[in-house]
Amino acid sequence: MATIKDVAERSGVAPSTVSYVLSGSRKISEETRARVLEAVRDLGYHPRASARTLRSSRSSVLALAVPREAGKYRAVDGRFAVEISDAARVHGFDVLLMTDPDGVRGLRRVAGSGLADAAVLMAVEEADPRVAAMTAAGFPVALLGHGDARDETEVPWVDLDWEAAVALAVRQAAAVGHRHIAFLSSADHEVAARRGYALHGLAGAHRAAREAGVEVTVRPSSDDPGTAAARVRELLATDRPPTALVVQHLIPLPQVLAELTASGVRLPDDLPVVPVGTIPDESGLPDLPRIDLPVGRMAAAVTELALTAAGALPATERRPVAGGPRHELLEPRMAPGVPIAPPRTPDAR
Amino acid sequence: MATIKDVAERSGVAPSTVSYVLSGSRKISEETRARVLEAVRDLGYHPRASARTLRSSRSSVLALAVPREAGKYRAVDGRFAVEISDAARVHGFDVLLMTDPDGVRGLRRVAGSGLADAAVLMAVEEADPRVAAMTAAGFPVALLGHGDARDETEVPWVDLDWEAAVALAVRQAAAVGHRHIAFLSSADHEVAARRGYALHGLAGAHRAAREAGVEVTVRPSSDDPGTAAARVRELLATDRPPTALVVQHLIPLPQVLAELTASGVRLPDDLPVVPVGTIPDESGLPDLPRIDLPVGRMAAAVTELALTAAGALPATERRPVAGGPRHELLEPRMAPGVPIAPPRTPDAR
DNA sequence: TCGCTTCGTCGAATCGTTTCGATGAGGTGG
DNA sequence: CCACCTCATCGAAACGATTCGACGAAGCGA
Repeated sequence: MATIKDVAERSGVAPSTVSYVLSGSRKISEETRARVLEAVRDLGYHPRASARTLRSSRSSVLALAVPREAGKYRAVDGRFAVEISDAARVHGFDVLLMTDPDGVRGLRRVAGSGLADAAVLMAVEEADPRVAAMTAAGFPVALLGHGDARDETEVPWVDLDWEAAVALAVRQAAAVGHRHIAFLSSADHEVAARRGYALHGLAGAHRAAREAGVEVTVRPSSDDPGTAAARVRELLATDRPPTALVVQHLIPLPQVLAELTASGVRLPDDLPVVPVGTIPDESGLPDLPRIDLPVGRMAAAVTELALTAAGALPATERRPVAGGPRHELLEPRMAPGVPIAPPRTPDAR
Repeated sequence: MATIKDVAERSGVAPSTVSYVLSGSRKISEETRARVLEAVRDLGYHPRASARTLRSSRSSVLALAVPREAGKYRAVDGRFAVEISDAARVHGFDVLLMTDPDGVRGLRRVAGSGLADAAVLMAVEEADPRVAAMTAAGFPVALLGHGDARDETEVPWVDLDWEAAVALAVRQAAAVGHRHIAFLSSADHEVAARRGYALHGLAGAHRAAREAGVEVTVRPSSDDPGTAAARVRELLATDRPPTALVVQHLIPLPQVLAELTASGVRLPDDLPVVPVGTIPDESGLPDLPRIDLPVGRMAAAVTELALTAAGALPATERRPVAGGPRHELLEPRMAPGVPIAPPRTPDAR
C-alpha cells in the first residue's frame, strides 16, 4: 500500500508538499502539482483514514443507532439507514451501523474511541437514556423522531409534523365533499403513554375538523389486528356512518382493509381509506390516497443536523448555529397518485 | 479526552505498561494491573481507534456493500444489515454501511483508505464488477448470494440451498398426500438470465418430483403481478388441477393469493400455498406453511467468512483455511407454525 | 547593489497507540 | 560472593498523515 512518502519520492518533493497538493490548503506551482497528481494516480494512492483521523481528530464517520427492541425490526428502519448513508456521503461522511442491544454502551464505545464524529439516534423513546448519556459526554447527536421529554429540547431532532399530516388528510377529504370522517388513531397504549406522534395526530384531527367544519369521529387503533378491525366495525355501525377513513396506525392496516371488504364495503369507491405513515413497499396493498412518512427528507435533515452539531457543516441560513439545538417539523404532503374519492351519492347506502 | 499517557501518569507507570495491561499480551503484576484498571475507570479512558488502527493496520471494521439499483430498496436488505452488524459485534467488529450507487468506487475508497478490514457484498450479480475489483486489490470479501460466474469460485460466499429448499417444499407436500403439485418458479427474465437461485429452484422441483414420485407442473412467475396471476390461473385451469402450490418468486405473492381467492379457491384449505423465500413481516399476509430465507444464519455465516478471509478469526475446524475461498450452502427448514394441509378429498372439486 | 516582500517548498513536530529490546531488581546455585 | 536467570517494567521507535514555522530564490523599488 502506497503512503504519502512513496508519492513524495516518486515525484521528487517532500511529503508535506504532497499533502498541500491534495488538500489545496497552500499554493503549489502548477508544475509540481501535476507531477504529484501523476504519482498519486500511478501508485493508486489513498490517504490512510486512521492517520488522518489521528492527526486531525475528525473521523468523517457518522454513527447510526438503530433501535433494537428484543429482536424486533421495523422495515422502515432499513430505508432510513440507507437514506441517511446517502445523505452523509454527500457531505463526505460514512455511516457506522450501531445495532448494540444496549444502545448506551455502544454509543459510549463509539464516541469514546473516536470512531465517529456524531450520531443519529433513530426512534427515540421518551426520556431515552442514550440522549442523556451522549449529552453528558458532550457528543453531538441528532434524533429521528421526538418525544416531549425535557432533555430533548436541548438536542436537535427531526420529525414529521404529525398534527399537520392528519389535519391535511382530514382537510383533503373535506375538500372533496366528505362531511363525516372517521379517524383510526394510534394504538391505545401509545395514546396512554402520551407518545408525541399519537397526541399530535389526535390534535390534528380535531383541529382540521374545526377548521373545515366537518365531523370527525375518533377511535384508537390497536396492535392486535382483531381489535383494530373491531374498532373499524364500531366506527361504521352507526345511523350516519362516516364516508371516509383516515388511519394513523398502519400495523394492522391489511386487516382493517380485509375487515372492510368482508363487511361488504367496496374499496376504494364506497369508502376512501387514507393511511398516514409508511406502507411497506412490498405489502401488496392496493394503491391508496395517502400521506407517506417523508423518509428521504427526514434522513437528509437529521443527517445535516448531526453534522452541523459536530461542526462539520458550514453554518447556513437555515441552520445558523453550529452545535446549537435545532428542531425541524417536516411538512406533510399527499402522495402523488390516487386522489381521495368524493363521497358516494346519498342513495348509495 | 483521556489518553493512555494520562492513565499512565495517574497510575504511576509507563504508557507501555498500560497498553500491556489492557491487551494482556505481557505479564503484569496483579498490583500494577489493579492500579492501572482503576485509573482507566476513573478517567473513563477509551483507546483512540485511529491510533490503534494506524499502529496495527487493522481497523476492526467490516464494510457492508448494500445493493443500490436506482432507488430500489428491498426490505430484506435492512434485516441482513442488522443481523450482519450483530454477528460482527460478536467478533469485536463494527459495520460500515456502503450505499454508494457506484459500488466499485465506494469499495475502492474504503479498501484503499483502510477504513475497513474486509467487506460483505450483498446480492451479488453475475460477473459482479465489485468482486473483480476487490479480488484484484487483494481486499478480503465474502458474498451474500452467489451466481455461477467463474471469479466467484475464488471468493467465499453464502447462500440458501435453493435446490434443497424447493425440493423440501415439494417433498413435504408429497408427504401429506399431494400427488400433483404446481411450482410457480422465478420470473421469466431471471430464468432467462440463468440466475443461480432460479435454476437451482427449478432443479429442486424436478428432483423432488422424481424422488417422491409425484407430478410437478412448472410455470415461471413474473415481476408483473397481473402476469403472475394469469400464470396461476393457467396452472389451475386443467382437467386435473394441482392440489398444492409452491411459490419461489414472492414479489407478486399478494396478487397471487388475491387471484386465487377471486377465482373461488378458499385459502388455505382448498389449496395450500407454500412460499419459499422471504415474506416481509408487515405484509399483512395470512400465515402460510413456508420456507423462510434463513437471514440470521446467512448473516452469521457470511460475516465469519469475511472475517476469516481478513485473518481476523482463528481458523476453526469448519473454516480451516484463513484467506482461502469457502462456500456455504445453507440447509433450508420449514418455518415452524402452519403445516401443509393434506389435499381435499376427491369430491371436493 | 542592497534590503524587503512574495512565492514555493521543505523539515520537524505532533496526534495516541503498540511492541521490541533494554534495564534493573530480586532470587538461585555454585 | 559472584554469575546467571527470571520477572516486571520502561524507553523509544514506529505507523502515516497534517501543519506550522523556516528558508532560499526570485522579484521589486530605491
